[in-house]
Amino acid sequence: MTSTERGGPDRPTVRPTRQRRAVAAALDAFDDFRSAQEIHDLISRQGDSVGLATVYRTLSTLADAGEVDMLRTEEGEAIWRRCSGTHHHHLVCRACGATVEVEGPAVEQWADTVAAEHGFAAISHTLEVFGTCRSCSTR
Amino acid sequence: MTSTERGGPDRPTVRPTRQRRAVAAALDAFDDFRSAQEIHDLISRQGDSVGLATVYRTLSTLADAGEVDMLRTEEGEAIWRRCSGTHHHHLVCRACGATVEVEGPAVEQWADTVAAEHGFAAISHTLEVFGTCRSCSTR
DNA sequence: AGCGAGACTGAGAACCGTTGTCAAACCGAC
DNA sequence: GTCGGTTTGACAACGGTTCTCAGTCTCGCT
Repeated sequence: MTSTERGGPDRPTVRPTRQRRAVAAALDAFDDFRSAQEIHDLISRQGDSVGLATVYRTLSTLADAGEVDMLRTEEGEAIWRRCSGTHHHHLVCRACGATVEVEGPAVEQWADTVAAEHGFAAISHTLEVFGTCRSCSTR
Repeated sequence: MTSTERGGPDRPTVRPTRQRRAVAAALDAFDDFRSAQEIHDLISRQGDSVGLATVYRTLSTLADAGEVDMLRTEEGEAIWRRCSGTHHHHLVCRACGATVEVEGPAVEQWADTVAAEHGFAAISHTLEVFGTCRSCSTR
């Protein structure tokens, strides 16, 4: 334990800096998935100035804390968005990026069952559904 | 239509070269997911010599043709393996990479239903399950 | 067998998202 | 105000992937 303590027993201090506030504000400004660079641009357009490395650092921290979801596009790029704390999956529009959080208890159970059948333990899973949302497909 | 035709109406010719055979042979030599670079190394170790760019090109082509599966690690790296032609998902061991193809008709249906409920069309989905396989967790 | 058109390849450069570096700025406690 | 640790930003470095392009190879046609 080498850090100044404040709440729990070994949690390094996390300071509420201008930069972290700017990233948090940016995350509140959209509800689809955005890349780190897009978020960085958004912050700039809002008049703030935050280094790209800091945006990455902050997003990673928030993701570790479970406050944002990170997933990967088909191309391998990381995209992020604020999320609810509970376990869920996403329905993402390919065209406009609109995102709906969905739950799939049946899927969770299926994953556990299938894994157990094959002797796998410590299960985690990724599940994302992509499609074209109503307004994009009628356009 | 600018290409020489042979089978269907606009399919560009695909030639069975030494390099493509080497990649195909390498794919037959393992049944877990490997990165393009690992596959490239494997080919070298087998005595063949194929450029890395060619490995990437061939894997992409095979993936488009549905003959190999490509998925992304948590870090965004593409990994590949030969697959059966039918739609399926994977149960992958985090430790040793051992992979089991699994089917989840209930999941497919769940995805379709959820998507329809939210007005999404042209659905596709990704679902992978990660865990620790029996031999790795007892070790 | 020989030829021509076009597909294919490899070496290396380019690309691009992401992470590491490190000195300077900052925050909070005293 | 002062001090120590945290945070930051400019920039370099990194790693996987794609692009480039001149040289090579295949194949269909004679």
